[in-house]
Amino acid sequence: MARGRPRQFDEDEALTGAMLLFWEKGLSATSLDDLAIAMNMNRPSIYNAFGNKDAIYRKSLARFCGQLDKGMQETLDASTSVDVGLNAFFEQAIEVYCGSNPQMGCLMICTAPSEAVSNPEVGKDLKDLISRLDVGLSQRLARAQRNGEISVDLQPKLTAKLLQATLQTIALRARTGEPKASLRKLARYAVKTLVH
Amino acid sequence: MARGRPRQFDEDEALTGAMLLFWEKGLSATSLDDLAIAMNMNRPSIYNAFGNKDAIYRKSLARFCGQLDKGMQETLDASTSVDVGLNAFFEQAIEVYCGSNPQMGCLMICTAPSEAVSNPEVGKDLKDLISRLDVGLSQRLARAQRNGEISVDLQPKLTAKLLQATLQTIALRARTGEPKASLRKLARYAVKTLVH
DNA sequence: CTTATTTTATGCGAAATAATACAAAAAAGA
DNA sequence: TCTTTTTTGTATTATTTCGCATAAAATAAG
Repeated sequence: MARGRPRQFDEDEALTGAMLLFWEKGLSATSLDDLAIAMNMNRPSIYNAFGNKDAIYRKSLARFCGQLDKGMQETLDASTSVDVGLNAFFEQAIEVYCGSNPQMGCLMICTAPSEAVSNPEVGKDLKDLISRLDVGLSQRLARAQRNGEISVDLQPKLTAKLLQATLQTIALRARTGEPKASLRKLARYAVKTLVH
Repeated sequence: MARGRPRQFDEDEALTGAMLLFWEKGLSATSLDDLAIAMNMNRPSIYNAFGNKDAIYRKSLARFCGQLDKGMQETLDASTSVDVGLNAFFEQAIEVYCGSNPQMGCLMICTAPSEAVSNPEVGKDLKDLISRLDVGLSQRLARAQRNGEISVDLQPKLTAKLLQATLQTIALRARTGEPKASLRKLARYAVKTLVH
C-alpha cells in the first residue's frame, strides 16, 4: 500500500503552520497564498489534503481546543485539591497565551467570535468549546464539594462559568500584551475568591 | 457657509450602518462594497467622508465604546449601592449584546481581538477600552470600600478585572446564542460572589 | 516493464476588491 | 451671472484571491 507518489509535506507540521497563521491573523484576513507559504505547500496540494480555507481553520481550531481541553482534564484530575489544580490549569493556559512574541492569547477566543455570526459552523465550534470547559470545571467543583473541600453554598455550574470568564479575560488581555505576572496574579485571586 | 453641494447622507446614520455590518462580520470579512450598501453611500463618498476601511472600523469602535463607557459611568455613579449599580450595568450590557437577531455580543470584544495582532492600532483601541473599564469599575469599588459598604479585604483592582471578565464572557456567550435569562443569572451570581 | 494511483507544480481564469480619476451636479458667494 | 467649493456617480485600473485544470513526477502493484 501507499500507492501513489509519496507526500512531500508532513501533515502535522503543515497544520501547525496553518494554525499559527490563523492564530495571528484570524480566518478572514488569512489568504490561501499566505497559508501556502506557512504550510510549505502549494495551493492545489492544500485543497487536496485539507479542503478549503474554512476546513483548514476548523481543523486548526479542533486541534488547539483538543489540547486545551485535554490539558484541563488532566490537570484537574491529577490534583488532589481543587485550588491547586485550578491554579496549575491557569498557569498552563498563561504559558500558551503568552508563549509567542507578540503574545497571541487563545486561538478560539481571540479569532473565532468575529466569524461566528456569518459562519455558523465556527459559531458551533466556539459554543462547543465553551460548553466543554463549563462541564469540565463544573464537574471538578462538584467533586470537591462532595469531598467537603469547598462550601455547599457554592454553585458549581455558575462558578465554573466565572472561572471560564477568568480564562477568557486572560486570553484577551494576553492578546493586548498584558504581562504574564499580572495575569498570574489575576488567576490566583480568581481561584481564591471564587472557590472557597 | 456650507459652501459646496450638500451631503446626501447623514453622517450619523451612515456610521451606524457601518457599525452594524462590522459588528456582524468583523473588519476583515467586510468589503467596501458591503459597506457602501450598508452606509447608503457610494465608495468615493465613503473615502471622502471617512477615509479607508480601517478608519471607518475604528470610528465605529470609538462610538460603540464611548456609549458603553458612558453607560457604565452613569449607571455606577447614579446608584447609591454598588451591587445595585453593577447589576444595572450588566443588565444594560445584556440588552445590547442580545438586542439583535441573531445575537451579536460586543463589537469590541467579539471582533477586535482577531485584528489586534496584525493591526496594532486596533490592538490599542482594545487595550484602551479594557483599561477604561478596569478603572471605572475599580474606582466604584474603592468608593464603596471607603463607605464601608464592602469589605476591606476585597482588592478593588483585581475584583474590577473579574467583573470585566464577567462582562466579557457575557459578550462571548451572547454571540454563541446563550439566552438572556442565563446571562442575567450569571451576572447576578458574579456580583453576589465577587462583591461583598 | 507496464499500469494504476497519488502527489506535485505550473499556471489559468473568473470574480472580488481597494482605491482613484474625472466630469457632472448642487449649493454659496461675489 | 459667474466663480468657487464640495459632493455625487460612473467608470477604470491594478491587485488580490479563490479554486481548479492539466500535465509531470514519483511510487507500488501486476
